[in-house]
Amino acid sequence: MSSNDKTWLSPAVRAAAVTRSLKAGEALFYRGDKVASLFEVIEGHVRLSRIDSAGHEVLLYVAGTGETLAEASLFSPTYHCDAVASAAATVRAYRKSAVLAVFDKDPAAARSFTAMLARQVMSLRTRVEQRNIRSARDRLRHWLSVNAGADGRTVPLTGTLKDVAAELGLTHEALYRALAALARSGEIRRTRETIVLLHRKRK
Amino acid sequence: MSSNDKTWLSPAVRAAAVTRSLKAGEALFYRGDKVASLFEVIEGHVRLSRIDSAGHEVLLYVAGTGETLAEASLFSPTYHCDAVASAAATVRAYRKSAVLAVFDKDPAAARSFTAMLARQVMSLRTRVEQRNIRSARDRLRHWLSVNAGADGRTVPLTGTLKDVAAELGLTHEALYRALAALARSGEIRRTRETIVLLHRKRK
DNA sequence: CGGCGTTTTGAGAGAGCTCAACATCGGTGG
DNA sequence: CCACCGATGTTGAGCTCTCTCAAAACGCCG
Repeated sequence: MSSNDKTWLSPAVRAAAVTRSLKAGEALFYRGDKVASLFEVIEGHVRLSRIDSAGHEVLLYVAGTGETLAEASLFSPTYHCDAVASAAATVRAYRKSAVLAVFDKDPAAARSFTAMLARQVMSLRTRVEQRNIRSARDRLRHWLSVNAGADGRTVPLTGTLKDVAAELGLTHEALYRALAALARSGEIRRTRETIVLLHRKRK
Repeated sequence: MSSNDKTWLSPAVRAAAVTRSLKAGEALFYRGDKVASLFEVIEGHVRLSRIDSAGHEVLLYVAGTGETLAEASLFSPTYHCDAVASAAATVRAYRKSAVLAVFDKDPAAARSFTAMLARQVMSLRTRVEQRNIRSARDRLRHWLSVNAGADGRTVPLTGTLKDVAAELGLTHEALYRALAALARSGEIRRTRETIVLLHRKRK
């Protein structure tokens, strides 16, 4: 989702921000809470998820160091998902009212924020498309293609494979098997922290 | 996805829009092209895709009737994917420069656009959540809950059930069976154009 | 009445999920 | 230094569920 471009956060708002530490499992906010702030992750990871009617956690996004979360909630009275620190984490809170005030006075900041949202929309659309793929192997292929780095072949592994499985909407077993199958067929090569696409065959 | 609120499109921009017909397989733009316009799909579907390093098409999104595409490209000098009509389609083109000019002069329009993007982000997250539900019955339940009307029980059927199946990412057979099962168990009641939730049991 | 698309129902097969066992890797404490 | 422990990574076996292929009833329109 890469919310890395934060030019929309003016120095004034940054100065007024409050830093907060979270223990593992501690919540930043819950779905339905009144929106007070949006957050930037300083250290650690924050899981954005919902609990579906079957009681299962549905992972929406994992915000890592340097990323922001709940930007979309700026225009909503309440949060639309839960935010929980998966491990000890530090976040900075920017007050909603302050951010909106800046947008009124600084068109460039507002425009930068809009651009960031537009990128998120694209990213989410891609994820919806990914979920349409039924086969675990093909879904993995799609993810690898979309997440390939600049060379179009190397995919960095940031978190654990279990996190990747959750992002892909697969059980971790299914992901392991799909990875093993692609590695066996020579389609990819795995190292500890990257996956390299070898795309040998052309059909 | 409901990009239906287009208050950010001022009458002036609307008036200057160009309607264009696409034949099946005809391209709207290619990756790397200079961004000239953003588009609204009037009829048909437009496939947004990229070609990966192995020469395979990676489908990013299929924009349907009423949806906009290339919003994010408003802030980019070039398009980042290909847009091709999968069948005959009609689109309306809004010139990038015109849209941006309006945003500069009319903060309310700009803000409206930003809010629309924020709503899209939330809506897309909901859809991702829906696709995470494996069971056809539970996915249908989720959809019914989300789409229930004001009374929280009545769901209007706008298109055909096949359309609903596509929206849910299920085969139409699976949807029919899930509907029949819920009706049999007394969880819903169906009429020609609505589905009523009876939510009898609490587990 | 005769197509054509939607709605239903049936049977079989494939694929991912569940449950289970085990390996691996850090980290922790004796 | 080593035993222990928890989480991640890996593989196996069976089961359930959806998909696929098929066929038929239904509704709409020319």
